[in-house]
Amino acid sequence: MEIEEAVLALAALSQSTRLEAFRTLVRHEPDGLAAGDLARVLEVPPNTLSAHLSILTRAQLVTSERHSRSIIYRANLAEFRDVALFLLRDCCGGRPEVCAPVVESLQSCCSPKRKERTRG
Amino acid sequence: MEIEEAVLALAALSQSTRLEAFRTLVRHEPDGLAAGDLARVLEVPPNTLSAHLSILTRAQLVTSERHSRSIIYRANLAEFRDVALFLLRDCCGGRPEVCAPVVESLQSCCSPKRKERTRG
DNA sequence: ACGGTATTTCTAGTATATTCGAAATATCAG
DNA sequence: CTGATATTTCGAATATACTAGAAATACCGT
Repeated sequence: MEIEEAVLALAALSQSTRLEAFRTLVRHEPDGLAAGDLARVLEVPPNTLSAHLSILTRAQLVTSERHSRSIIYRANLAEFRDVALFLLRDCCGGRPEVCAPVVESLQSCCSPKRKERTRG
Repeated sequence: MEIEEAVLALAALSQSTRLEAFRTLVRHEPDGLAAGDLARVLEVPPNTLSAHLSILTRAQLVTSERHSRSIIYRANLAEFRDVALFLLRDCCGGRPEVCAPVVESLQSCCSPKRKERTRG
């Protein structure tokens, strides 16, 4: 991950409508959500949302696929994960103990079901 | 963490000079770096950097403390961690298995030494 | 082809961000 | 107090972002 790519992704997420849009799409994984439905959920005009979705798309944080008359948008979790790792690795590199609380918090929020997960 | 706070932090990090500034400060933890030294490292005029540092400060991502004639800036890793968790928890909430790769990657980057460091 | 639905592109007004020279503020040494 | 250093604030130019009405494009059923 280049810094340019990270800046693009962070800029895409640093606007409230877009951050809400991305978060909503994450919650709708893996089905995705049509542009119009997302506009209704977020209560913004469809063309305004379209501009925001185009910015999220350029940042590779969402993907889209036409499905009949609708265009279904989905969160690109792999890209999102890469951005998170890009940011967090700076902390880890300089101060390994800094990331430990993040790992701990993520473990408690990520493994609420105690599922057999290769190495819990 | 409210979404307003997250947007403020993401906006602060979504500009290349500021992202580089923050990353540089993270690498200089826990000593911090004087504003002028940081300006020299980043090769930007001191007053330009000052404007950026003020935005990072408003987002609570850095702290500053006067030390004689210099003002020492430090990364606020707790705030940064909270922003990371705010973002990642959306993934985890909707799809717990999404965060697993992040946790794994962080573990391999954060725990390379297995040091007994009780309080870092 | 035609009408209806879904979404995007065009366009423009308004707001916010970025940059940096110049001036102001704060600190220290003599 | 004066001079030197470190940083911030002011002010103004330039650039980019946000918003949404209107028009255009794409798709579907008949």
